[in-house]
Amino acid sequence: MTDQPQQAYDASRYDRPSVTVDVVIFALKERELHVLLVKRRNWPFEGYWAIPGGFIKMDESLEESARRELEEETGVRDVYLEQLYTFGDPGRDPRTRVISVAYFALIRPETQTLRRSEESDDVRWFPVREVPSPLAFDHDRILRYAEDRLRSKLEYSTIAFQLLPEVFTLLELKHIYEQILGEELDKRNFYRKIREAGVLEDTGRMRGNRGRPARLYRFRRDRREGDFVFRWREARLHHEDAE
Amino acid sequence: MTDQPQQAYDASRYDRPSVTVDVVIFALKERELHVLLVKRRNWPFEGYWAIPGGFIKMDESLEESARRELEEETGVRDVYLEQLYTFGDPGRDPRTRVISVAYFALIRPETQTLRRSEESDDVRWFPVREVPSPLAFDHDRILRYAEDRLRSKLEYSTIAFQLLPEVFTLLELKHIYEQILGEELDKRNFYRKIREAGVLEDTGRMRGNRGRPARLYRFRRDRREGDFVFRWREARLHHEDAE
DNA sequence: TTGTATTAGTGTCAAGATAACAATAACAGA
DNA sequence: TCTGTTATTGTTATCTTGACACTAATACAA
Repeated sequence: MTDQPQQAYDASRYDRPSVTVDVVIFALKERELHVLLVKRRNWPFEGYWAIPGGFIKMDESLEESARRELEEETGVRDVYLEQLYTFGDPGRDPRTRVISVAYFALIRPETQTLRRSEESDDVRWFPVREVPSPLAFDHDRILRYAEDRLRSKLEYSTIAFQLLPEVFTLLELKHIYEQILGEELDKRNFYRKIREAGVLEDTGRMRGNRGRPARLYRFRRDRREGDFVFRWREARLHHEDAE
Repeated sequence: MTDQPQQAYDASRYDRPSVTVDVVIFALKERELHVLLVKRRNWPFEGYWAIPGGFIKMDESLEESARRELEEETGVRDVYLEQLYTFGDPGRDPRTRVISVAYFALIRPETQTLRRSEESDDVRWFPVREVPSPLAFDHDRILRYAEDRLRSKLEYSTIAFQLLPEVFTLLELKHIYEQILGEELDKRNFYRKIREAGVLEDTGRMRGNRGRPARLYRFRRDRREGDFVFRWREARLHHEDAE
Protein backbone atom coordinates (compact mmCIF):
# COMPACT_ATOMS: atom_id res chain seq x y z
CA MET A 1 0.00 0.00 0.00
CA THR A 2 2.94 2.26 0.27
CA ASP A 3 5.41 3.49 -2.25
CA GLN A 4 9.01 3.80 -1.38
CA PRO A 5 8.88 6.34 1.39
CA GLN A 6 12.16 7.72 0.10
CA GLN A 7 10.74 8.94 -3.15
CA ALA A 8 7.88 11.28 -3.91
CA TYR A 9 4.81 9.75 -5.40
CA ASP A 10 4.40 9.81 -9.13
CA ALA A 11 1.83 7.33 -10.29
CA SER A 12 2.67 7.72 -13.93
CA ARG A 13 6.06 6.16 -13.32
CA TYR A 14 4.37 2.85 -12.64
CA ASP A 15 2.33 0.72 -14.95
CA ARG A 16 -0.77 -0.55 -13.31
CA PRO A 17 -1.89 -4.13 -13.64
CA SER A 18 -5.52 -5.10 -13.92
CA VAL A 19 -7.01 -6.44 -10.73
CA THR A 20 -9.76 -9.01 -10.68
CA VAL A 21 -11.59 -10.93 -8.01
CA ASP A 22 -12.33 -14.60 -8.60
CA VAL A 23 -14.69 -16.53 -6.37
CA VAL A 24 -14.55 -20.27 -5.96
CA ILE A 25 -18.12 -21.10 -5.05
CA PHE A 26 -18.80 -24.35 -3.26
CA ALA A 27 -22.17 -25.86 -2.52
CA LEU A 28 -23.67 -29.20 -1.68
CA LYS A 29 -25.86 -30.70 -4.39
CA GLU A 30 -27.44 -34.06 -3.78
CA ARG A 31 -25.03 -34.68 -0.90
CA GLU A 32 -22.00 -34.06 -3.12
CA LEU A 33 -19.65 -31.10 -2.96
CA HIS A 34 -19.95 -29.05 -6.13
CA VAL A 35 -18.18 -26.01 -7.51
CA LEU A 36 -19.64 -23.40 -9.86
CA LEU A 37 -17.83 -22.76 -13.15
CA VAL A 38 -18.57 -20.53 -16.11
CA LYS A 39 -17.73 -21.24 -19.71
CA ARG A 40 -15.65 -18.58 -21.43
CA ARG A 41 -17.02 -17.10 -24.60
CA ASN A 42 -14.02 -15.09 -25.74
CA TRP A 43 -10.35 -15.34 -26.34
CA PRO A 44 -8.28 -16.32 -24.48
CA PHE A 45 -9.35 -19.80 -23.39
CA GLU A 46 -12.57 -19.56 -25.35
CA GLY A 47 -14.78 -22.51 -24.57
CA TYR A 48 -12.82 -23.40 -21.42
CA TRP A 49 -14.45 -23.51 -18.04
CA ALA A 50 -13.32 -20.89 -15.55
CA ILE A 51 -13.84 -19.77 -11.99
CA PRO A 52 -16.30 -16.87 -12.00
CA GLY A 53 -14.72 -13.49 -11.52
CA GLY A 54 -14.52 -9.96 -12.75
CA PHE A 55 -12.64 -6.70 -12.55
CA ILE A 56 -12.90 -4.73 -9.38
CA LYS A 57 -14.57 -1.35 -9.34
CA MET A 58 -12.64 1.56 -8.01
CA ASP A 59 -15.09 2.37 -5.28
CA GLU A 60 -15.74 -1.06 -3.83
CA SER A 61 -13.63 -3.12 -1.48
CA LEU A 62 -12.25 -6.49 -2.51
CA GLU A 63 -14.84 -8.29 -0.46
CA GLU A 64 -17.62 -6.18 -1.91
CA SER A 65 -16.35 -7.13 -5.36
CA ALA A 66 -16.47 -10.76 -4.41
CA ARG A 67 -19.99 -10.45 -3.03
CA ARG A 68 -21.15 -8.65 -6.14
CA GLU A 69 -19.62 -11.34 -8.30
CA LEU A 70 -21.25 -13.99 -6.18
CA GLU A 71 -24.63 -12.36 -6.39
CA GLU A 72 -24.37 -11.92 -10.12
CA GLU A 73 -23.62 -15.59 -10.57
CA THR A 74 -25.88 -17.16 -8.01
CA GLY A 75 -28.30 -14.52 -6.80
CA VAL A 76 -27.25 -15.28 -3.26
CA ARG A 77 -26.41 -12.68 -0.68
CA ASP A 78 -25.87 -14.20 2.72
CA VAL A 79 -22.92 -16.51 2.36
CA TYR A 80 -19.68 -17.43 3.97
CA LEU A 81 -16.90 -15.66 2.13
CA GLU A 82 -13.20 -15.76 2.79
CA GLN A 83 -10.18 -14.45 0.99
CA LEU A 84 -8.02 -17.26 -0.29
CA TYR A 85 -4.86 -16.09 -1.97
CA THR A 86 -3.71 -13.63 -4.56
CA PHE A 87 -2.36 -14.93 -7.84
CA GLY A 88 -0.32 -12.57 -9.92
CA ASP A 89 2.29 -14.27 -12.04
CA PRO A 90 3.08 -12.35 -15.20
CA GLY A 91 1.78 -14.27 -18.16
CA ARG A 92 -1.08 -15.95 -16.39
CA ASP A 93 -3.35 -13.92 -18.63
CA PRO A 94 -2.01 -13.44 -22.17
CA ARG A 95 -3.83 -10.13 -22.64
CA THR A 96 -2.18 -8.07 -19.96
CA ARG A 97 -0.82 -8.26 -16.47
CA VAL A 98 -3.65 -9.40 -14.26
CA ILE A 99 -3.54 -9.74 -10.49
CA SER A 100 -6.33 -11.92 -9.23
CA VAL A 101 -7.51 -11.90 -5.64
CA ALA A 102 -9.20 -15.25 -5.11
CA TYR A 103 -12.00 -15.80 -2.61
CA PHE A 104 -13.95 -18.84 -1.74
CA ALA A 105 -17.60 -18.96 -0.84
CA LEU A 106 -19.78 -21.56 0.82
CA ILE A 107 -23.45 -21.58 -0.04
CA ARG A 108 -26.33 -23.19 1.78
CA PRO A 109 -28.54 -25.27 -0.48
CA GLU A 110 -31.75 -23.56 0.65
CA THR A 111 -30.57 -20.12 -0.40
CA GLN A 112 -29.79 -21.08 -3.93
CA THR A 113 -32.18 -19.23 -6.15
CA LEU A 114 -31.94 -20.36 -9.70
CA ARG A 115 -30.53 -17.84 -12.09
CA ARG A 116 -31.92 -17.75 -15.57
CA SER A 117 -28.47 -18.37 -16.98
CA GLU A 118 -28.07 -21.35 -14.73
CA GLU A 119 -30.24 -23.24 -17.11
CA SER A 120 -28.14 -22.18 -20.04
CA ASP A 121 -25.06 -24.27 -20.51
CA ASP A 122 -22.46 -21.60 -19.81
CA VAL A 123 -22.84 -21.73 -16.04
CA ARG A 124 -22.71 -25.10 -14.34
CA TRP A 125 -22.24 -26.83 -11.04
CA PHE A 126 -19.57 -29.56 -11.22
CA PRO A 127 -18.89 -32.21 -8.59
CA VAL A 128 -15.43 -31.30 -7.31
CA ARG A 129 -14.08 -34.65 -8.39
CA GLU A 130 -15.35 -34.24 -11.92
CA VAL A 131 -14.17 -30.81 -12.83
CA PRO A 132 -13.12 -30.55 -16.48
CA SER A 133 -9.38 -30.22 -16.89
CA PRO A 134 -7.62 -28.06 -17.74
CA LEU A 135 -9.54 -25.01 -16.71
CA ALA A 136 -8.88 -21.57 -18.17
CA PHE A 137 -5.83 -19.60 -17.05
CA ASP A 138 -4.30 -20.92 -13.83
CA HIS A 139 -7.69 -21.79 -12.44
CA ASP A 140 -6.80 -25.41 -11.79
CA ARG A 141 -4.31 -24.15 -9.29
CA ILE A 142 -6.76 -21.76 -7.70
CA LEU A 143 -9.34 -24.49 -7.35
CA ARG A 144 -6.83 -26.86 -5.82
CA TYR A 145 -5.82 -24.14 -3.42
CA ALA A 146 -9.43 -23.58 -2.44
CA GLU A 147 -10.00 -27.27 -1.80
CA ASP A 148 -6.88 -27.45 0.34
CA ARG A 149 -7.99 -24.48 2.37
CA LEU A 150 -11.44 -25.93 2.83
CA ARG A 151 -10.00 -29.21 3.96
CA SER A 152 -7.60 -27.72 6.43
CA LYS A 153 -10.16 -25.33 7.90
CA LEU A 154 -12.44 -28.22 8.59
CA GLU A 155 -10.03 -29.19 11.31
CA TYR A 156 -10.30 -26.20 13.51
CA SER A 157 -13.40 -24.31 12.55
CA THR A 158 -17.12 -24.66 12.11
CA ILE A 159 -16.86 -23.93 8.42
CA ALA A 160 -18.66 -27.11 7.44
CA PHE A 161 -21.91 -25.81 8.89
CA GLN A 162 -21.92 -23.08 6.25
CA LEU A 163 -22.67 -25.67 3.62
CA LEU A 164 -25.72 -27.03 5.38
CA PRO A 165 -29.28 -25.75 5.44
CA GLU A 166 -30.73 -24.15 8.56
CA VAL A 167 -31.62 -27.52 10.05
CA PHE A 168 -29.88 -30.79 9.36
CA THR A 169 -29.20 -34.22 10.76
CA LEU A 170 -25.99 -35.43 12.30
CA LEU A 171 -25.43 -37.83 9.47
CA GLU A 172 -25.72 -35.03 6.95
CA LEU A 173 -23.06 -33.15 8.84
CA LYS A 174 -20.86 -36.21 8.99
CA HIS A 175 -21.32 -36.68 5.27
CA ILE A 176 -19.90 -33.23 4.57
CA TYR A 177 -16.83 -33.96 6.59
CA GLU A 178 -16.36 -37.18 4.71
CA GLN A 179 -16.87 -35.47 1.37
CA ILE A 180 -14.26 -32.87 2.01
CA LEU A 181 -11.78 -35.03 3.87
CA GLY A 182 -12.24 -37.83 1.38
CA GLU A 183 -12.36 -40.38 4.14
CA GLU A 184 -14.91 -42.31 6.19
CA LEU A 185 -15.40 -41.30 9.79
CA ASP A 186 -16.64 -43.40 12.66
CA LYS A 187 -20.22 -42.53 13.49
CA ARG A 188 -19.94 -42.80 17.24
CA ASN A 189 -16.70 -40.89 17.50
CA PHE A 190 -18.09 -38.21 15.26
CA TYR A 191 -21.27 -37.84 17.29
CA ARG A 192 -19.31 -37.64 20.50
CA LYS A 193 -16.98 -34.99 19.16
CA ILE A 194 -19.79 -32.85 17.89
CA ARG A 195 -21.81 -33.17 21.04
CA GLU A 196 -18.82 -32.29 23.22
CA ALA A 197 -18.10 -29.26 21.10
CA GLY A 198 -21.53 -27.99 22.05
CA VAL A 199 -22.19 -26.19 18.79
CA LEU A 200 -25.46 -27.90 18.00
CA GLU A 201 -28.92 -27.12 19.24
CA ASP A 202 -31.65 -29.73 19.11
CA THR A 203 -34.67 -28.41 17.26
CA GLY A 204 -36.88 -31.13 18.72
CA ARG A 205 -38.09 -31.93 15.25
CA MET A 206 -37.47 -35.10 13.31
CA ARG A 207 -37.14 -36.10 9.71
CA GLY A 208 -37.37 -39.46 8.05
CA ASN A 209 -38.40 -41.18 4.87
CA ARG A 210 -37.51 -44.79 5.42
CA GLY A 211 -36.06 -46.17 8.61
CA ARG A 212 -35.82 -44.49 11.96
CA PRO A 213 -36.35 -40.74 11.72
CA ALA A 214 -33.37 -38.52 12.35
CA ARG A 215 -33.18 -35.74 14.87
CA LEU A 216 -32.88 -32.29 13.37
CA TYR A 217 -30.28 -29.88 14.67
CA ARG A 218 -29.49 -26.24 14.25
CA PHE A 219 -26.07 -24.61 14.40
CA ARG A 220 -25.60 -22.39 17.41
CA ARG A 221 -24.39 -19.13 15.96
CA ASP A 222 -23.95 -17.64 19.40
CA ARG A 223 -20.82 -19.70 19.72
CA ARG A 224 -18.07 -17.41 18.66
CA GLU A 225 -16.01 -18.93 15.90
CA GLY A 226 -12.72 -18.73 17.72
CA ASP A 227 -13.91 -19.90 21.09
CA PHE A 228 -13.34 -23.54 20.61
CA VAL A 229 -11.05 -25.71 18.60
CA PHE A 230 -12.75 -28.41 16.71
CA ARG A 231 -9.80 -30.59 16.00
CA TRP A 232 -10.15 -33.55 13.80
CA ARG A 233 -7.42 -36.03 14.40
CA GLU A 234 -9.10 -39.19 13.29
CA ALA A 235 -8.57 -38.23 9.68
CA ARG A 236 -4.93 -37.47 9.16
CA LEU A 237 -4.54 -34.42 7.01
CA HIS A 238 -1.73 -33.31 4.78
CA HIS A 239 -0.86 -29.69 5.15
CA GLU A 240 0.37 -28.47 1.86
CA ASP A 241 0.48 -24.82 1.05
CA ALA A 242 0.49 -23.79 -2.54
CA GLU A 243 2.79 -21.08 -3.86
CA MET B 1 -8.13 -13.22 -13.20
CA THR B 2 -10.82 -13.36 -15.74
CA ASP B 3 -13.21 -10.81 -17.02
CA GLN B 4 -16.82 -11.61 -17.49
CA PRO B 5 -16.63 -14.31 -20.09
CA GLN B 6 -19.76 -12.90 -21.56
CA GLN B 7 -18.21 -9.68 -22.70
CA ALA B 8 -15.25 -8.96 -24.94
CA TYR B 9 -12.20 -7.56 -23.27
CA ASP B 10 -11.69 -3.85 -23.34
CA ALA B 11 -9.16 -2.73 -20.80
CA SER B 12 -9.94 0.93 -21.19
CA ARG B 13 -13.35 0.38 -19.70
CA TYR B 14 -11.77 -0.38 -16.39
CA ASP B 15 -9.71 1.87 -14.18
CA ARG B 16 -6.73 0.11 -12.81
CA PRO B 17 -5.70 0.39 -9.20
CA SER B 18 -2.09 0.58 -8.13
CA VAL B 19 -0.71 -2.65 -6.76
CA THR B 20 1.96 -2.80 -4.11
CA VAL B 21 3.64 -5.53 -2.15
CA ASP B 22 4.29 -4.98 1.55
CA VAL B 23 6.53 -7.26 3.54
CA VAL B 24 6.25 -7.69 7.27
CA ILE B 25 9.79 -8.68 8.21
CA PHE B 26 10.31 -10.49 11.49
CA ALA B 27 13.61 -11.31 13.10
CA LEU B 28 14.97 -12.20 16.50
CA LYS B 29 17.20 -9.55 18.09
CA GLU B 30 18.66 -10.23 21.49
CA ARG B 31 16.14 -13.01 22.05
CA GLU B 32 13.19 -10.73 21.30
CA LEU B 33 10.95 -10.83 18.27
CA HIS B 34 11.38 -7.66 16.22
CA VAL B 35 9.75 -6.25 13.13
CA LEU B 36 11.35 -3.94 10.58
CA LEU B 37 9.65 -0.61 9.88
CA VAL B 38 10.54 2.35 7.71
CA LYS B 39 9.75 5.96 8.39
CA ARG B 40 7.81 7.76 5.69
CA ARG B 41 9.33 10.92 4.27
CA ASN B 42 6.40 12.12 2.19
CA TRP B 43 2.75 12.81 2.30
CA PRO B 44 0.60 11.00 3.23
CA PHE B 45 1.53 9.88 6.73
CA GLU B 46 4.80 11.76 6.60
CA GLY B 47 6.88 10.90 9.62
CA TYR B 48 4.84 7.80 10.43
CA TRP B 49 6.36 4.37 10.57
CA ALA B 50 5.25 1.92 7.90
CA ILE B 51 5.72 -1.64 6.78
CA PRO B 52 8.25 -1.67 3.95
CA GLY B 53 6.77 -2.11 0.54
CA GLY B 54 6.72 -0.89 -3.01
CA PHE B 55 4.94 -1.03 -6.32
CA ILE B 56 5.18 -4.20 -8.29
CA LYS B 57 6.94 -4.27 -11.61
CA MET B 58 5.04 -5.52 -14.60
CA ASP B 59 7.45 -8.33 -15.34
CA GLU B 60 7.97 -9.80 -11.91
CA SER B 61 5.72 -12.10 -9.92
CA LEU B 62 4.27 -11.03 -6.59
CA GLU B 63 6.74 -13.17 -4.72
CA GLU B 64 9.62 -11.76 -6.74
CA SER B 65 8.43 -8.30 -5.83
CA ALA B 66 8.40 -9.26 -2.19
CA ARG B 67 11.90 -10.72 -2.41
CA ARG B 68 13.20 -7.64 -4.13
CA GLU B 69 11.64 -5.46 -1.48
CA LEU B 70 13.13 -7.61 1.20
CA GLU B 71 16.59 -7.47 -0.32
CA GLU B 72 16.41 -3.74 -0.75
CA GLU B 73 15.57 -3.29 2.90
CA THR B 74 17.71 -5.90 4.54
CA GLY B 75 20.21 -7.15 1.97
CA VAL B 76 19.01 -10.66 2.70
CA ARG B 77 18.18 -13.20 0.03
CA ASP B 78 17.54 -16.61 1.54
CA VAL B 79 14.53 -16.19 3.77
CA TYR B 80 11.22 -17.71 4.59
CA LEU B 81 8.55 -15.82 2.72
CA GLU B 82 4.83 -16.38 2.69
CA GLN B 83 1.89 -14.50 1.29
CA LEU B 84 -0.31 -13.18 4.05
CA TYR B 85 -3.38 -11.40 2.77
CA THR B 86 -4.40 -8.76 0.30
CA PHE B 87 -5.69 -5.45 1.56
CA GLY B 88 -7.61 -3.30 -0.85
CA ASP B 89 -10.22 -1.12 0.80
CA PRO B 90 -10.87 2.07 -1.13
CA GLY B 91 -9.53 4.99 0.83
CA ARG B 92 -6.79 3.13 2.61
CA ASP B 93 -4.39 5.32 0.66
CA PRO B 94 -5.63 8.88 0.12
CA ARG B 95 -3.69 9.33 -3.12
CA THR B 96 -5.34 6.70 -5.24
CA ARG B 97 -6.80 3.23 -5.10
CA VAL B 98 -4.07 0.93 -3.88
CA ILE B 99 -4.28 -2.82 -3.56
CA SER B 100 -1.59 -4.18 -1.31
CA VAL B 101 -0.51 -7.78 -1.31
CA ALA B 102 1.06 -8.38 2.08
CA TYR B 103 3.76 -10.96 2.72
CA PHE B 104 5.58 -11.88 5.83
CA ALA B 105 9.22 -12.88 6.05
CA LEU B 106 11.27 -14.58 8.72
CA ILE B 107 14.97 -13.80 8.85
CA ARG B 108 17.74 -15.69 10.58
CA PRO B 109 19.92 -13.49 12.75
CA GLU B 110 23.15 -14.70 11.14
CA THR B 111 22.12 -13.65 7.65
CA GLN B 112 21.40 -10.10 8.58
CA THR B 113 23.89 -7.95 6.76
CA LEU B 114 23.71 -4.39 7.89
CA ARG B 115 22.43 -1.96 5.33
CA ARG B 116 23.91 1.50 5.27
CA SER B 117 20.48 2.93 5.85
CA GLU B 118 19.94 0.72 8.83
CA GLU B 119 22.13 3.08 10.77
CA SER B 120 20.13 6.02 9.65
CA ASP B 121 17.00 6.57 11.67
CA ASP B 122 14.45 5.97 8.92
CA VAL B 123 14.72 2.18 9.04
CA ARG B 124 14.47 0.48 12.39
CA TRP B 125 13.84 -2.81 14.11
CA PHE B 126 11.10 -2.58 16.74
CA PRO B 127 10.28 -5.18 19.37
CA VAL B 128 6.83 -6.38 18.35
CA ARG B 129 5.37 -5.28 21.66
CA GLU B 130 6.77 -1.78 21.30
CA VAL B 131 5.71 -0.84 17.82
CA PRO B 132 4.75 2.84 17.53
CA SER B 133 1.07 3.35 17.10
CA PRO B 134 -0.60 4.22 14.90
CA LEU B 135 1.38 3.15 11.89
CA ALA B 136 0.86 4.66 8.46
CA PHE B 137 -2.15 3.63 6.39
CA ASP B 138 -3.81 0.44 7.65
CA HIS B 139 -0.48 -1.05 8.62
CA ASP B 140 -1.49 -1.68 12.21
CA ARG B 141 -4.02 -4.12 10.87
CA ILE B 142 -1.52 -5.76 8.54
CA LEU B 143 0.96 -6.18 11.35
CA ARG B 144 -1.66 -7.65 13.63
CA TYR B 145 -2.64 -10.02 10.88
CA ALA B 146 0.96 -11.09 10.41
CA GLU B 147 1.39 -11.75 14.11
CA ASP B 148 -1.78 -13.82 14.19
CA ARG B 149 -0.63 -15.87 11.25
CA LEU B 150 2.76 -16.43 12.81
CA ARG B 151 1.19 -17.52 16.05
CA SER B 152 -1.22 -19.93 14.46
CA LYS B 153 1.38 -21.45 12.16
CA LEU B 154 3.55 -22.20 15.14
CA GLU B 155 1.05 -24.88 16.02
CA TYR B 156 1.38 -27.06 13.01
CA SER B 157 4.58 -26.18 11.23
CA THR B 158 8.29 -25.81 11.73
CA ILE B 159 8.13 -22.12 10.98
CA ALA B 160 9.84 -21.17 14.24
CA PHE B 161 13.08 -22.70 13.04
CA GLN B 162 13.24 -20.09 10.32
CA LEU B 163 13.96 -17.45 12.92
CA LEU B 164 16.93 -19.28 14.40
CA PRO B 165 20.53 -19.41 13.24
CA GLU B 166 21.99 -22.55 11.71
CA VAL B 167 22.73 -24.07 15.11
CA PHE B 168 20.88 -23.35 18.31
CA THR B 169 20.07 -24.72 21.73
CA LEU B 170 16.78 -26.18 22.82
CA LEU B 171 16.20 -23.34 25.22
CA GLU B 172 16.64 -20.82 22.42
CA LEU B 173 14.01 -22.66 20.44
CA LYS B 174 11.71 -22.76 23.41
CA HIS B 175 12.22 -19.06 23.91
CA ILE B 176 10.95 -18.33 20.40
CA TYR B 177 7.80 -20.28 21.04
CA GLU B 178 7.25 -18.40 24.25
CA GLN B 179 7.92 -15.08 22.55
CA ILE B 180 5.37 -15.67 19.86
CA LEU B 181 2.77 -17.46 21.94
CA GLY B 182 3.21 -14.99 24.74
CA GLU B 183 3.15 -17.73 27.30
CA GLU B 184 5.58 -19.85 29.32
CA LEU B 185 6.04 -23.47 28.30
CA ASP B 186 7.15 -26.37 30.45
CA LYS B 187 10.76 -27.23 29.71
CA ARG B 188 10.42 -30.98 29.97
CA ASN B 189 7.24 -31.20 27.94
CA PHE B 190 8.76 -28.98 25.31
CA TYR B 191 11.93 -31.06 25.05
CA ARG B 192 9.95 -34.25 24.75
CA LYS B 193 7.70 -32.88 22.07
CA ILE B 194 10.58 -31.62 20.00
CA ARG B 195 12.53 -34.82 20.38
CA GLU B 196 9.56 -36.96 19.41
CA ALA B 197 8.94 -34.83 16.37
CA GLY B 198 12.38 -35.85 15.18
CA VAL B 199 13.15 -32.59 13.43
CA LEU B 200 16.38 -31.87 15.25
CA GLU B 201 19.85 -33.18 14.58
CA ASP B 202 22.48 -33.13 17.29
CA THR B 203 25.58 -31.34 16.06
CA GLY B 204 27.68 -32.88 18.84
CA ARG B 205 28.91 -29.43 19.69
CA MET B 206 28.22 -27.49 22.85
CA ARG B 207 27.94 -23.88 23.84
CA GLY B 208 28.09 -22.27 27.24
CA ASN B 209 29.15 -19.16 29.03
CA ARG B 210 28.18 -19.75 32.59
CA GLY B 211 26.62 -22.89 33.92
CA ARG B 212 26.30 -26.22 32.18
CA PRO B 213 26.97 -25.92 28.46
CA ALA B 214 24.02 -26.44 26.14
CA ARG B 215 23.89 -28.96 23.37
CA LEU B 216 23.74 -27.41 19.90
CA TYR B 217 21.20 -28.66 17.40
CA ARG B 218 20.55 -28.21 13.74
CA PHE B 219 17.18 -28.27 12.00
CA ARG B 220 16.70 -31.29 9.76
CA ARG B 221 15.64 -29.80 6.47
CA ASP B 222 15.14 -33.25 4.96
CA ARG B 223 11.96 -33.47 6.96
CA ARG B 224 9.30 -32.30 4.59
CA GLU B 225 7.22 -29.56 6.06
CA GLY B 226 3.93 -31.38 5.79
CA ASP B 227 5.11 -34.72 7.05
CA PHE B 228 4.36 -34.16 10.65
CA VAL B 229 2.04 -32.08 12.68
CA PHE B 230 3.67 -30.25 15.46
CA ARG B 231 0.64 -29.50 17.49
CA TRP B 232 0.88 -27.34 20.49
CA ARG B 233 -1.94 -27.88 22.87
CA GLU B 234 -0.32 -26.81 26.06
CA ALA B 235 -0.69 -23.19 25.03
CA ARG B 236 -4.28 -22.56 24.17
CA LEU B 237 -4.45 -20.41 21.10
CA HIS B 238 -7.11 -18.04 19.92
CA HIS B 239 -7.92 -18.41 16.30
CA GLU B 240 -9.02 -15.10 15.03
CA ASP B 241 -9.02 -14.26 11.38
CA ALA B 242 -8.91 -10.66 10.36
CA GLU B 243 -11.12 -9.23 7.62
C1' DT C 1 -49.88 -58.37 13.46
C1' DT C 2 -45.66 -59.82 12.61
C1' DG C 3 -41.63 -59.73 10.15
C1' DT C 4 -38.14 -57.49 7.52
C1' DA C 5 -35.61 -53.84 5.55
C1' DT C 6 -33.72 -49.47 6.51
C1' DT C 7 -31.75 -45.75 8.77
C1' DA C 8 -30.56 -43.49 13.48
C1' DG C 9 -28.57 -43.61 17.63
C1' DT C 10 -25.76 -45.14 21.63
C1' DG C 11 -21.19 -46.96 25.31
C1' DT C 12 -16.84 -49.09 26.57
C1' DC C 13 -12.20 -49.87 26.71
C1' DA C 14 -7.37 -49.85 25.46
C1' DA C 15 -3.79 -47.00 23.73
C1' DG C 16 -1.82 -42.71 23.10
C1' DA C 17 -1.13 -37.81 24.22
C1' DT C 18 -0.84 -34.34 27.38
C1' DA C 19 0.12 -31.51 31.57
C1' DA C 20 1.92 -31.13 36.00
C1' DC C 21 5.62 -31.86 38.71
C1' DA C 22 11.46 -31.65 41.06
C1' DA C 23 15.84 -33.53 41.10
C1' DT C 24 20.42 -34.12 39.05
C1' DA C 25 24.36 -32.88 35.80
C1' DA C 26 27.94 -29.94 33.95
C1' DC C 27 30.36 -26.21 33.85
C1' DA C 28 32.95 -21.41 35.82
C1' DG C 29 34.83 -19.02 39.18
C1' DA C 30 35.58 -17.96 43.95
C1' DT D 1 35.56 -28.00 47.04
C1' DC D 2 31.98 -25.03 47.37
C1' DT D 3 28.65 -22.05 45.21
C1' DG D 4 26.20 -20.13 41.56
C1' DT D 5 24.31 -20.84 37.24
C1' DT D 6 22.36 -23.01 33.39
C1' DA D 7 21.05 -27.58 31.03
C1' DT D 8 19.05 -31.81 31.11
C1' DT D 9 16.17 -35.76 32.30
C1' DG D 10 11.60 -39.12 33.95
C1' DT D 11 7.09 -40.35 36.20
C1' DT D 12 2.36 -40.16 36.93
C1' DA D 13 -2.42 -38.88 36.63
C1' DT D 14 -5.69 -37.20 33.46
C1' DC D 15 -7.65 -36.47 29.14
C1' DT D 16 -8.25 -37.63 24.26
C1' DT D 17 -8.51 -40.62 20.73
C1' DG D 18 -9.72 -44.59 17.88
C1' DA D 19 -11.60 -49.07 17.44
C1' DC D 20 -15.47 -51.66 17.76
C1' DA D 21 -21.19 -53.90 17.58
C1' DC D 22 -25.58 -53.71 19.15
C1' DT D 23 -30.31 -51.61 19.95
C1' DA D 24 -34.13 -48.26 18.51
C1' DA D 25 -37.55 -46.35 15.55
C1' DT D 26 -39.85 -46.09 11.60
C1' DA D 27 -42.21 -47.97 6.73
C1' DC D 28 -43.87 -51.39 4.27
C1' DA D 29 -44.96 -55.95 2.81
C1' DA D 30 -46.42 -60.45 3.87
